[in-house]
Amino acid sequence: MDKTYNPQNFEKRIYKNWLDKKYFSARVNKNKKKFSIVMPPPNVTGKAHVGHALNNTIQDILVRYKRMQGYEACWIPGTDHAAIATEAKVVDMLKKEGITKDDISREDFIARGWEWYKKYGNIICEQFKELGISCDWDRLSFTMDEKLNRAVRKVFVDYYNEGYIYKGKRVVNYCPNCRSSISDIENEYKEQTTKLWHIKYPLEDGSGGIIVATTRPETMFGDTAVAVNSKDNRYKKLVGKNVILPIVNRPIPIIADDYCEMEFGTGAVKITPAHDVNDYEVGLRHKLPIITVIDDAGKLNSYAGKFAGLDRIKARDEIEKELDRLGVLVKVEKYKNKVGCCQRCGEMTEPKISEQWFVKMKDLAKPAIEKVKTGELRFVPKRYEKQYLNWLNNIQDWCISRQLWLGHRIPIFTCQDCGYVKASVDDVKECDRCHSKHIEQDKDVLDTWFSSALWPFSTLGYPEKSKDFDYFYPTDVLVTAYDIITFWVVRMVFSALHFTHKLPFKDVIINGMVRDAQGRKMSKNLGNGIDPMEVISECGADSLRLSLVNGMSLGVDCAYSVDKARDSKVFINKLYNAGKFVISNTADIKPRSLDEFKLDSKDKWILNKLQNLIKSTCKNLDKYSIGVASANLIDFTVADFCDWYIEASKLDLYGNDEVKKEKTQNILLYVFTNLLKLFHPFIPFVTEELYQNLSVHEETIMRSSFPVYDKKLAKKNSFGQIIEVIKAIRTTRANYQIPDNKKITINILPNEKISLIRENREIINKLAGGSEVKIVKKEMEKSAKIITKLCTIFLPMGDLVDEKQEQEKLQKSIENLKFEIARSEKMLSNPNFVAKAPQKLVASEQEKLAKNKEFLEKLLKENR
RNA sequence: GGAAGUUUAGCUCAGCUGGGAGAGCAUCUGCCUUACAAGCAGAGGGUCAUAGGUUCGAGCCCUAUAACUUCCACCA
Repeated sequence: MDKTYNPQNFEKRIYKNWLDKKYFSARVNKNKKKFSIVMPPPNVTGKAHVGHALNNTIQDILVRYKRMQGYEACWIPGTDHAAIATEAKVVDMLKKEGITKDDISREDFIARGWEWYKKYGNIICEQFKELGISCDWDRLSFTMDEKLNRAVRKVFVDYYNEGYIYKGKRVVNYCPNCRSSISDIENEYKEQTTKLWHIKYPLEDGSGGIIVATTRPETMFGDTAVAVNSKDNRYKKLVGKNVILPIVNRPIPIIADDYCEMEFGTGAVKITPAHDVNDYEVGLRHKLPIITVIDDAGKLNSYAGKFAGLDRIKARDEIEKELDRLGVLVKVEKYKNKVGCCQRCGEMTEPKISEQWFVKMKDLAKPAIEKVKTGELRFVPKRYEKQYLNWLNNIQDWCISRQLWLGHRIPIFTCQDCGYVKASVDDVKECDRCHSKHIEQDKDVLDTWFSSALWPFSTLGYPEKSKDFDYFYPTDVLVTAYDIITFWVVRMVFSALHFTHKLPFKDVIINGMVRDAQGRKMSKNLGNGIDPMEVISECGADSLRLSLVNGMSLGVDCAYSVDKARDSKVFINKLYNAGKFVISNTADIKPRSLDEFKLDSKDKWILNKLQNLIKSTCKNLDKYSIGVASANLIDFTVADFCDWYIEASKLDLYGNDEVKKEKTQNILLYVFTNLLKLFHPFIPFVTEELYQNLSVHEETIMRSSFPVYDKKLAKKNSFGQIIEVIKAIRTTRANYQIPDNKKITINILPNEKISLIRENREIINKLAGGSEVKIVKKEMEKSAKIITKLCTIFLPMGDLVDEKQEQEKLQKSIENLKFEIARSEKMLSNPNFVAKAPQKLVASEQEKLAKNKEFLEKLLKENR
């Protein structure tokens, strides 16, 4: 074995072995309970970021834990086609060849898309493998797989035939860069400093004019009215009159509509139904004409006259100049507002009236709301329920069509001869009604989330009936970040309830976002992203995993830097070395049952600690408190096992008593084997590596059984008092500035439990830096004196002994004790406390009081 | 505008149904002791954001305030 922990030397080898042996594969097994998870599919176009690493580590911990507990654990990996993102990449790729989307046929473009998927689609999976995750790669799914395509089509057709899907004219967000509509949640509002233009629209009758305030002068060519509030006295008499739209010189009416707020701007607003959602509503109410002035590329069209062909944003300056020249520009103010932008590309989106496909949401939302209210669907942490419910309670119909080429093409077929429309899973070649062969499929594709919404059941074979589906569905937990609760979780829930009549999962676990060391979002612009692959090559996958998960609480963002992985690596090195110690000292043993040995106090002590650890680890993992579980494991390893048990065990191991030696070897092996198993879900590689080097082990740790709490081995023990004695001696030595390499005589005057001290005499000597431990019968002069509940210790100091310091120390202890006693007495004399506080607490308080009193008695005797 | 979260040691964060403030890193001191110097031992460091309230008892529960973060809505 290497002298230090070198993950590079074994991680790849171990993962390959796990894959070769098919340890990750899950099959229907009626004799076992199942545990199933679907992986949130990353975009095929992407590379792994730290957020993926965290999310997948959490899932892997749960899956490995359950697998070791004997569940048939199935974790289904997969990737998402991410239509808009991939399409953009393919467009870029073509651009480099000097080709635009207009130069190429749809079929050729899609072929290019597949080239892209084949070339880059596997990168992220390969990266995930380096993390050590134990998903069943044979079940790898892609949202564009033929199997999933059929699920998508089937769902679409059913929704359509049941009346949930309709085509409608609506104002949707449209991205001129991606040249596609996007859904409301893909439209992100970003604050911008722009201008507020005050423009005078002259009255048709020449009697003055009305000033409107707008942030979008370029849409004025599409204005079909000016609105004022009906209660606004300033404008009451103008309602019904016409104004002349400047530049175009078209008359438009002044209307009264309470959408217009009196306080804002001038109290008068121009109405452009084609380019604003609210204006569209106003337009409907007043039956206004709709004039579209911005085309699909975001350029002004012929309605803009001489401005036609200009980009809508760039046209602003020109329009401003023209308005100024005409003398209708009243003023221009600086103005801060929020502008909708495309989530994918950042381009300012345009509200656009167009025909799109929608899913009617109201009825679908109802059961999804119910399941949370009844507690059948649980969020961890619970507060994310609110985000989920809030969204569903205010649900709008879901715009599912995208004007793209990559993705699932909408399976609507229209007969070009008779106009018959049909939704169909299979391509339609002939019209059912008129048998015409002139059939055209809808040009649009579906929103990416439409297919992701089916993920928990489409990956298990839906709509085909299969044993896999029956056994593994519904899944048990979903682990995801809070930013896609509305995009994804909500849609999976209502889709699953509608099509499978079951919840897709019981628990939704929300992990926080990983931020940079300063707590900022990681982004390309800031260049503060951390590449998990670099962390792995520097510190190892286990270090990355542990650093992400240790101390983590669910749903809370964490500030992350590579230093955390380095810290974890330091710890794992510690574990590795403890392993080396155990392995080298137990290489030759034949393990026997612990019942066969006479255990001493330190053995019982460590076994008790281990049993408590097993219990708490299971408890914490069962309630998804992964961060607490790992912190407890680390504490036990460093403090209990390494600092105390290993150090204390050396006397037995290096001594001459063969019986004792064999006993201690067995304890070491037992404790360490269990520790490795407890740690395995968190740090799978190093635990496997160490496990394989143990003298006794199974084929793989990942298929070994998880430790089970054993009450017999959990009995309490008083070795802790010996630890207190050793610590007290060490502290006194440090106060007297005795260097660690100077050995001194330790004199002990026992108070009670002489046998406990006798048994641990050598341990005290070794761990407290003694030359020898003498058990004395009376007080000693010229010594530093340490009084503990178990005994009084005298460290010979000769003339170095500082009487004043000794006296102060004693006084301090007495005062502390008196304070403690007063506190206990105050509590216990309070009838409310005795009556209301838990019985256990009262009892322990009484016990504590008695002990403290006894101890004080002793100290006071000293204080002559 | 509506909602949620955070505020604990210099830094990053734990802290269970309310029952004596914790860890890691950093700092200081002493040690190369045969698993580990990526180490060991010891020490210092906190009005638990502020102000009230409930309680025998509050870091934890309630109310208000402040700062930061996020989500939803989007007034031109």
